[in-house]
Amino acid sequence: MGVLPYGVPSFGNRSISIKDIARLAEVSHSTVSRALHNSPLVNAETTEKIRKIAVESGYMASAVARSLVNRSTKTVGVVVTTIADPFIGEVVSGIEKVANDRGYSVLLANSDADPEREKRTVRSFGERRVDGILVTASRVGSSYGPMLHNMNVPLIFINNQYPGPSSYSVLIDNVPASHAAVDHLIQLGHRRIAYIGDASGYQSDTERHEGYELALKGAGIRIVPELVCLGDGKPELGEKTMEQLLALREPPTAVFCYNDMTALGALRAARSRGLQVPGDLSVVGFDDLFLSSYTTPALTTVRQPKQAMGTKAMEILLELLEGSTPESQFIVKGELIIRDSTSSPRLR
Amino acid sequence: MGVLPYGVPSFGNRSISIKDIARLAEVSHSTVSRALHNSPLVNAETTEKIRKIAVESGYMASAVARSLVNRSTKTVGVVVTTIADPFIGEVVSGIEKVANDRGYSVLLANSDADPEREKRTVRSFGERRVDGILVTASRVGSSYGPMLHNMNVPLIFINNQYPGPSSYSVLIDNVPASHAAVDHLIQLGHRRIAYIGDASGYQSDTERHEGYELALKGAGIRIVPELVCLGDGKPELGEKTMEQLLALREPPTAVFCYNDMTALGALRAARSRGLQVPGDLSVVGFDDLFLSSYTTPALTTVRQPKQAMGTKAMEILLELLEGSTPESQFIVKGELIIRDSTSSPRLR
DNA sequence: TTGTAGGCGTTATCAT
DNA sequence: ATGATAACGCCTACAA
Repeated sequence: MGVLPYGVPSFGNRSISIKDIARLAEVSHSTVSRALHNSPLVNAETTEKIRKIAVESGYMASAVARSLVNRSTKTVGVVVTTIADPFIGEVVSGIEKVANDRGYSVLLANSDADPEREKRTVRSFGERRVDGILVTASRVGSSYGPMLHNMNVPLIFINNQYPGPSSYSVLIDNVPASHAAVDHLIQLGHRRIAYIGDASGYQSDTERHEGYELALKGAGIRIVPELVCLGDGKPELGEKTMEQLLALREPPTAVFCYNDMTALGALRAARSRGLQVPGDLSVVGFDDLFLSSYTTPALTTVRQPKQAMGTKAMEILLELLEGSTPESQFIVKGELIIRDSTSSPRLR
Repeated sequence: MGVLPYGVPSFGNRSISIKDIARLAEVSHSTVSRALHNSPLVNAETTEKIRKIAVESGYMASAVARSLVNRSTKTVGVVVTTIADPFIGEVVSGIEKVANDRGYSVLLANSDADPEREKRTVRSFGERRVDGILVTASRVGSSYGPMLHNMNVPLIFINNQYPGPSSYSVLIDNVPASHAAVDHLIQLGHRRIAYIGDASGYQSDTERHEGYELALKGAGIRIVPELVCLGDGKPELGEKTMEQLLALREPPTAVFCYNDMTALGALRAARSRGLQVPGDLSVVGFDDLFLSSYTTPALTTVRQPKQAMGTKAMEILLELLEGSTPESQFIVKGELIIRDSTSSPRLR
């Protein structure tokens, strides 16, 4: 038995195995295996002796060997567009928490919304024999969804449904939540309310847009096409789009944004034009990112329970893995958080 | 051969293996293995036939079986305090990018700065036989570091050194960067400059504090103990601490914060006290989080190349895995980004 | 209570 | 060019 640089006993370059322990304990490796699993079959003293040797030798069971036998890696794969996104970070944090608590590890992969990369990722997850996959990528490409489905691995979508059988998803009630957000503006007295959406083709954009229109219709307000614009969910384009809206002959007095990032841009556009928010322009976002309470003025927005959505998705996956049959959809409620970026329109 | 719900051919509940393909192609499994590896040894037609069957049957090689033989999982473990942190998200994004490009998968685990959880995590990484570990947790507990070291797995620290042999780390030059940040304030004419640090015992806090003191000393400014406070790297305590500073008989005209989150709190404290930033108080942060350019006023701060630090750390790990001997420390430079939260102190 | 033997899905080393 | 055969480290009948 040699000693490696860091002091871990081992044989050659391989880490020590149950066979090594068996040799030291002068028993068979099956006995070692049993003892390490606390099998009642094995003699108490033998168990004791074996465990002692295991600890002293710094033995660590090989999960890969175990996985091969058990046909389960106790690992889940998580696909995100990018982990460098505060929204996704929260969701993944929720996933990781319950995964870890239940003995699962999390394989994380960014797709960067690149289809090729996505496919490589999913294939890699398959080869690594993950027990399940969670997809928080917002966009499920038409070829990507089926591919995932073809892997015979339970699959949970977060904030995106994949139409089809045995498809599971955790969703937010975009329509009513957006409806409520726009209602809030209407009740404040706004009539010219713009919507800056996301052109990337997300289902969530369609739904939020729908909530917006329903609210207007419900209040008998005509929908003005020029007030419905498309951003990309990022501040830069949100800013540019807002500038265009403000340059209209009859600019909106309020804007409902697809998400907080877009709202950030809207806020900046208003400021650089010398407008007061909310006096001259009310702004509502969606997501309630951490930073949204730190903008000036603090942003009125729809809160998504981001962590909870992650934990719920992982819980559904666990049920599936345990053989239960959870509901195929879990819908969480968005909560309108009224802060300082909305008020009645200033009289003019 | 049965057909599973999703259409993937398979035998029973197991996925198909090279042996299955061997049977279908009427060759031995070794030939299949070779063909799938494009071995020149095998007949072109045989290869063709085998590959065809593999594709049609939806065969996916088992990385776990391969890992068992190869003694390498092509997986790296990443330990973070929490992935729901914009700073860490960027770093992990950088890590993941190069890992993925080089065929490695990333196992992610939050420690929540909970020592017990950290230990479980690291143990789990060990059992899963990761090829290397990256630690972006800011705090390396005294027992945690050695434990990591004991695993005979290459280990890279990000923004934390672990004193000891064969320890690798990617660091930012905290001292000079902080020195420059405080110099900036001094050049603007500030004399009473506060520092809000982080009480959690991070090495980075010690170093940034040192940079602060060096800058003051260099300018012949006396260090005033009551102007050196401790936060926890979060906005709430940053705010409270700033309030206390502002309540001093002789409050500071500028504050250098351990990080942007703390600066966020300082900004809020100033605002709620009715002070103008930067007129009444200049504020400097550290990190340059995405949100820092969206605060009002936009924050002057020290930019850390977060993604680059992640990629560099992963690159070092790869070199190690390939048998090279990289430098044990890689130090990146912080860049002072001057925005709108700093100016000369208002005369009074 | 313990040991023997076989298999999980690969790769690799021999033969042939 | 291909096939046996033996690992890799673990689990688990089946025997003893």
